[in-house]
Amino acid sequence: MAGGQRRRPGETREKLMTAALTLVGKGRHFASIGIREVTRQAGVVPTSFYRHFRSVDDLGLQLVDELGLVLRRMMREARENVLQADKLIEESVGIFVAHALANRNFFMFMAQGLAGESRAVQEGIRSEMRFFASELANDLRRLKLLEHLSDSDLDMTCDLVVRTVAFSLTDILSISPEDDYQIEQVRKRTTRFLQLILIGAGHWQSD
Amino acid sequence: MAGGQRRRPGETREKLMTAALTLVGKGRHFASIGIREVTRQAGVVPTSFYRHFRSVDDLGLQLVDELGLVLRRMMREARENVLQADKLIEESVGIFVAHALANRNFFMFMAQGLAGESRAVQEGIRSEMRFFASELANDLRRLKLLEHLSDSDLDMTCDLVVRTVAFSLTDILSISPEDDYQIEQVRKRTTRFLQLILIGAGHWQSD
DNA sequence: ACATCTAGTGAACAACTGTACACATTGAAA
DNA sequence: TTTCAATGTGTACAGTTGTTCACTAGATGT
Repeated sequence: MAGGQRRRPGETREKLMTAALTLVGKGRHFASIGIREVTRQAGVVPTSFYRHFRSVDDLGLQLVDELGLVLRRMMREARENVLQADKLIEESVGIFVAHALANRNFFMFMAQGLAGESRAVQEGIRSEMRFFASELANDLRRLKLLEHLSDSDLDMTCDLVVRTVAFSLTDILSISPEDDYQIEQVRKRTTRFLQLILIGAGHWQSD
Repeated sequence: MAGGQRRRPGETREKLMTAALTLVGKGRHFASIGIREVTRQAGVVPTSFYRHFRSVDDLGLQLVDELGLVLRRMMREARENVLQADKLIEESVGIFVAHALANRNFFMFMAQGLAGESRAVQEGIRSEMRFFASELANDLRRLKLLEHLSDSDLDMTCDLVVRTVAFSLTDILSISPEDDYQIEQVRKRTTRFLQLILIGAGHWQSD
């Protein structure tokens, strides 16, 4: 009974990536996941793995690429829904929290990868964050906000904002997704963090 | 030739913990380290492990306790050297960076543990950070800084400061310890982050 | 129609893993 | 001095791991 029946192209590849994310979502750390474990979770024979990835690290790298897409979707939604400047922070944080809950496994992978084992994955996630920060700087310029800041100071501010939000990720992911109260607490606190930062940016270099 | 010659009590225990940290320092992620690997690195037979720890997670928990000591040492040094308020941020960040470099492996373990596999280790590190933040709040009160802030707002600010510094950790640890230039860059950027935050705190609720 | 390529299968293997057990040595308590 | 708990060692074993190999069903290009 050997031999594979052809399905949709790339189907197994997707199954393997989803399987890895599922394991991460179950609490496993990506660095401790092995090939056999992923294929078992995906319902595929171990050998199949090598048809799509050279190693688990390779799979991780491709997950980072998909993570980039998730982040871009989130960014787009934020831009569509946050038109005027007031309530900007609250709405953005809300969208972020919603996406973090909806793509829990992806964001868990991201949080793990920041201090992960694979240097390449680490750098990939870092790079996504830099991109995110620079897009944020563009948006603020477009909205005519913080106009008194130099480019470099604006970049610094956006970097800090992104880091703060990323750290909140670990808060969100460490609590049960059904615990609405605690989620709400994190949402409020993150909002206050960002407000504090933007107030600081508003007075930066002007005193 | 079986049988153990008694050495200093707790010597093997220390050797095992140091071995785990060494592996982490070499780039391995704590979640992917096994018992045999630790004992091999420590130059000890695998069975010895069980004399001191129930599992690798257990070892992790005890590492968190030691991490607490490292953090307290750092805090004490900061309090001794930072007497007056001006230059407070720069000196504190300097001390932090120095300690991060001197105890690289410990801080790597910390950065990993924040999004690690063991819930207990995660919570332990989080708890250390909370403690650190509350001590920082005490110090600021003692120095008569940010006196216009309510207790809860001061806590929030200190939380944000600690998070920001913790995130800088991943920056420091991702660059080679000999790359003085890049270390200096991180030091400067972290300082600016904290200055921005404290400016924000200074104007919080007052406009 | 035919050859080729892609993506699947199962069996095999050596290396490594966690853990259990019986035993040895020692410092301190009795 | 005898006893004993603590801490070390060596051997053993069953289960898991990553990876190679030979094989095949179906899609694709000519």
